[in-house]
Amino acid sequence: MTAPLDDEPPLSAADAKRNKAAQDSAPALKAWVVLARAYLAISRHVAADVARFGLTASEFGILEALYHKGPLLLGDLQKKILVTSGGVTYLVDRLARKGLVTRESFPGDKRSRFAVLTPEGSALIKQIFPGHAKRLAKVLGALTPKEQKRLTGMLRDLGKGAEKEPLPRERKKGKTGLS
Amino acid sequence: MTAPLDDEPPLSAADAKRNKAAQDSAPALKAWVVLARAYLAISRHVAADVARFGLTASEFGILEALYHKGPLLLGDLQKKILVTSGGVTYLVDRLARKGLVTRESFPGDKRSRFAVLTPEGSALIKQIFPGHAKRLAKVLGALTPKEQKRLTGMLRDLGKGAEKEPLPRERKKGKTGLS
DNA sequence: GGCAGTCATCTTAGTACTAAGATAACTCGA
DNA sequence: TCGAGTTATCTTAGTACTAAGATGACTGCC
Repeated sequence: MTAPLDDEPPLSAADAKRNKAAQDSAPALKAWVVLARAYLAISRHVAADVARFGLTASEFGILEALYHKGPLLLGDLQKKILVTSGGVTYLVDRLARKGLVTRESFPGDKRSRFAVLTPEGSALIKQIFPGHAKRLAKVLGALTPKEQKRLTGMLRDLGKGAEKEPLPRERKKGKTGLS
Repeated sequence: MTAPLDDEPPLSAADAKRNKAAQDSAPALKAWVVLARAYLAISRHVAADVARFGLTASEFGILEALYHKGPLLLGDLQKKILVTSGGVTYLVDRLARKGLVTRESFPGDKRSRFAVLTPEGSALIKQIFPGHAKRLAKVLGALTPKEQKRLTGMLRDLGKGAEKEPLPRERKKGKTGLS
């Protein structure tokens, strides 16, 4: 392995995480660049894959979430796929027009509504999902499953940290940053 | 009915790496989900950051590429930021209208054109870049610089693999997959 | 009970792209 | 040198969203 030059000033590792200004921003910059490239490259495959069934990647994301989690409130769906509230309305409208999901009222709160898979939607996602998963495994095949798991752990931390960090403008007290 | 169906038949673990069809797609699926979430969360910060200067993230990406690499042919720029050819035309048009880049002819080939930073563009990116880098370091602060470097390595492999993999539809012989 | 504040969703208008194809320029073999 | 094929960019039409605000519903304090 012969780890290449990877030197850090030997400062107390205890507060390496909590250092105030993250002096050395070069690793973060590089990480962001390659993260964006990887995302764009993979998302292209995902889009092309689900397009065969007349779906966009976001629509597929909704079906997938409902398939794995069951009915979800629109707000929860929004947090899950990280779009704006208008985006959820738009996407659920489209899926409803295709007959794949419906909206159902939430007994405790008349403002809220569930998104629910119709039988057609359920059948479709069940049909699509296995092939999609296989294709994804192939696209991510440059890493072994073990490496993929390590990657997942790091990305999870990264994503959570980024979601926690307040957005620069208008950072009043909103938690999500989505309007 | 918690814990949805997530089971796989237990098969010989010996050829887990080189199995022809990537049986165990669960790690890839999870990796993709958290990768997408992390990307979206971070890109929101990037977009908000550069929006203060009237730029979109893609526009900033072009300025950044030209800043670090010098003049680039539009096609190379396209590969760098992973948009379609029409997208590059659109983005360079916008930056040109803002006076930040210009197009210059490429002596050896009349079809090709360079994108070049104007003095204004150069001044702007020089002004923006340090603060942007610092902000990015903060947004990615959940990982230490060392972890970020490891992440970069894995994502680089991942992205290259994904870019190499042919897109499902219309996979004639195009290498890039961008039209 | 009533009102101020907040919240979940929807609406409207706008934008940043993409897909598909057009156009002009280049390459190369016969 | 011609023409068939390829390539780099641009054009046109369409779409998947976002931003900002509207609307109706809930909450809690008085």
